[in-house]
Amino acid sequence: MKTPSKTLTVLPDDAPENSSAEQLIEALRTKGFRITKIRQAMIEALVAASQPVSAPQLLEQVAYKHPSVNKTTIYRELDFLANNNILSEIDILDGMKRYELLHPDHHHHHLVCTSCKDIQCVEVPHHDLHILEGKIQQTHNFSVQSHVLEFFGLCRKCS
Amino acid sequence: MKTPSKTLTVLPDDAPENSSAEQLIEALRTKGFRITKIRQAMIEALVAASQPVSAPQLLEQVAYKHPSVNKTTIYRELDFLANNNILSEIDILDGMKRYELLHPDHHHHHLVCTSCKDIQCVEVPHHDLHILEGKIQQTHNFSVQSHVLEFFGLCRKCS
DNA sequence: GGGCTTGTTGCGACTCATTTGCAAAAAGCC
DNA sequence: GGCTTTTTGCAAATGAGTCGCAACAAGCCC
Repeated sequence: MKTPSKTLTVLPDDAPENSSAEQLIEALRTKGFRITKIRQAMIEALVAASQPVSAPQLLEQVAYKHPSVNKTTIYRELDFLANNNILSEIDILDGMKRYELLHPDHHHHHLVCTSCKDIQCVEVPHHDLHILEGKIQQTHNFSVQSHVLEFFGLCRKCS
Repeated sequence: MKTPSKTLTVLPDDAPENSSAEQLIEALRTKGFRITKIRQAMIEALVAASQPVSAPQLLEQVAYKHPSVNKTTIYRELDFLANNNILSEIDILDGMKRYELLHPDHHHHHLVCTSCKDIQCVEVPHHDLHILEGKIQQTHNFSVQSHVLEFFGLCRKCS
């Protein structure tokens, strides 16, 4: 087992969540939003997810406890949570969006296995990307708001 | 007008194509594939495109000269061209894939305007990404095959 | 606890990109 | 020109995501 370098560290699967379901729910309640069973179940499912999940996956997950959930609700709720900076959207080029909790203090990228579709997270030194964004700003008259950086390849099991 | 830096250069819209439609077609013919009117029209449309195009856009473009083209043909052809390393797929997070000619000797990234959806190309020093991929390979037992790096923000006109 | 207000939800129908099976059309080769 | 095999068109289906509207239910006040 290699020791992760300083500039590139693994995010362990069992890392303590810095925003548990309860905390997120409490924050929403404080902002005056209603805490419904579906909303709660969705947040719990997202907190429990070990990797980014798609809307259909989330529907299935929530339907397990609330069989009558409708997909429209899932989409609306995802929208709601994204607008409240609770989750972020990622795209692994397979035709649908995936969502994961947003950790305000750490932005990361993904390693997508093209064979088994498994998604790992990686932290990439943000410094370099910032410098790059600065250059783009200057040379292209383009004000960068965000970026997407994903790596595709084969994971340990598939290679 | 700013002078592009050495490490980050604009790809001018009128850059000479290093693989013209004729060359691509000839290469396919040599490989034993048939050169049909649709195939030819699609390659020409792709060569002429100033930015990545979606399947529906391509359909519209090709239909201009061949009114009876079917969308199925467009999709099948895109698949065919991608399998023959003639084009690459990019995703702008707006619900459909886009395609652009693949230039084997220069890999670039994109600046996507979140307002007008305009797409510019940028060349990013590949050196840094290579180093990064090497580290990932080591620390994550993940063999990187490709990556996606897109910047989202506001273009000159929209900011 | 009962009732009220309004944020949420379910439902059904719809849009739109992309896919599939199959039979007809047309490239390239003899 | 005729034959073989690749391409194509068509029609229908799949699947993600969206919309309008009426019913429902959180949270609040009494």
